[in-house]
Amino acid sequence: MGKTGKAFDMERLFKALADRTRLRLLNLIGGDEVCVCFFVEVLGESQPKISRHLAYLRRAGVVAARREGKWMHYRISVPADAHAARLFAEVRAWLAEDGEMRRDRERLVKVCCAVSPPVQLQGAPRPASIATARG
Amino acid sequence: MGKTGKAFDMERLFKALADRTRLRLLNLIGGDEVCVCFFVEVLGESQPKISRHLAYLRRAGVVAARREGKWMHYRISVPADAHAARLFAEVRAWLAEDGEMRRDRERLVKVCCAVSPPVQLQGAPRPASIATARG
DNA sequence: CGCTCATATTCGCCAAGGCGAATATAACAC
DNA sequence: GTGTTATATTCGCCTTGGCGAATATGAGCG
Repeated sequence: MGKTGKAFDMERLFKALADRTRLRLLNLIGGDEVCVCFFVEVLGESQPKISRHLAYLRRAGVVAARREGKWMHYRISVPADAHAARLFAEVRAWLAEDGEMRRDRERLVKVCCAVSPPVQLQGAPRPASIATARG
Repeated sequence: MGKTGKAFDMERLFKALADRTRLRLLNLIGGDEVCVCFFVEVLGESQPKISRHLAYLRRAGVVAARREGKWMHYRISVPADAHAARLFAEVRAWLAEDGEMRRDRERLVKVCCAVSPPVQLQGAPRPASIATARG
C-alpha cells in the first residue's frame, strides 16, 4: 500500500489538528459516536461553529458521520495508513491528559447522565458507551 | 511537570507541522545539525523562504539554531513533554517513509559527499553524521 | 573602514480559514 | 401543505500566513 502516492495527506491531517476547537471535538468523540447537540452543549460554542469544524474534520478524513433521523452522529475515522493511525493514537493519548480536555469529557458525562438534561437535549440520542455506563 | 498549564502547546505544534516545506525541513534535519545553505540547495527553494519557515519552526519550539561564524546550524529540539516527544518521533518515522522525503535525503547526501559541490556550498560545514559517513 | 557572503527580516499582495449572523436543508409531526 | 427541530451552509469581515522581491543584519576578510 502507498506506493502510488500519498497513503494519507500528512499536511491535511496536521491542518485538521491545528485548531483547539477541533481538538476538543476529537477528544469528546473519543472511541464513541457522539451527536452534534452534545458538542454544542458541552463546548458552549455556537451550533454553526461546531458544524463548520466538524465539516473540516470530515473533509480531512479524520471523522465520519452517520445520520439517524434528525440527528447526526460523528465518530473517529481511523486512517488506513499505519503511521497515520499510530500518530492519531498518540494525539488522543495526549488529549486524554490535557486539563481542558479532561473537563470537557467530564461535562459530557454529566450532561448525558443528568436526570433532567437541558431542554435542548431532551430525547437526544446519548453516546453508546456513556449511556451504557449509566447502568 | 505540566500541572501549571500547557506543557507544550499542541495547537502550535500542529500548526508548525501543517506545511509541506516545514515537514521537508524537519525531515532533512533528521537527527543531525544542518546548515541553512544545504536546505536551500537540496529543496531548491529561495533562501528567504527557507529562512522564514525555519523561523516559524523555531518560534514553535521544534527546532533550535546555533551560529558558527557566518553559518547557522539547525537541529531538532525534542519537546520536554513526553507525549509531544512520542508524537514527534511518530512524525519523523512517517516522514522517513514518504517518497519525496526520501528523495530529499538522498539529494542531501549526494550534495554533501560530492567531490566538487555546487559553488554556493564550497566550504560550507557539512552535517556531522553525513560528513563522518563519507569515510 | 568597505566589501562579500550567509542568513534574517520586511513589504505588498493574495488565499486559507476563523468568526458571528443569517439563511438553507433535512427529517419528522401534524 | 405548515411548523418545528437538528444540522449544514453561506455571507461579510478580519486575521494568519504563504509567496517573491527587496532590504537588513551579522560575521569574516582585507
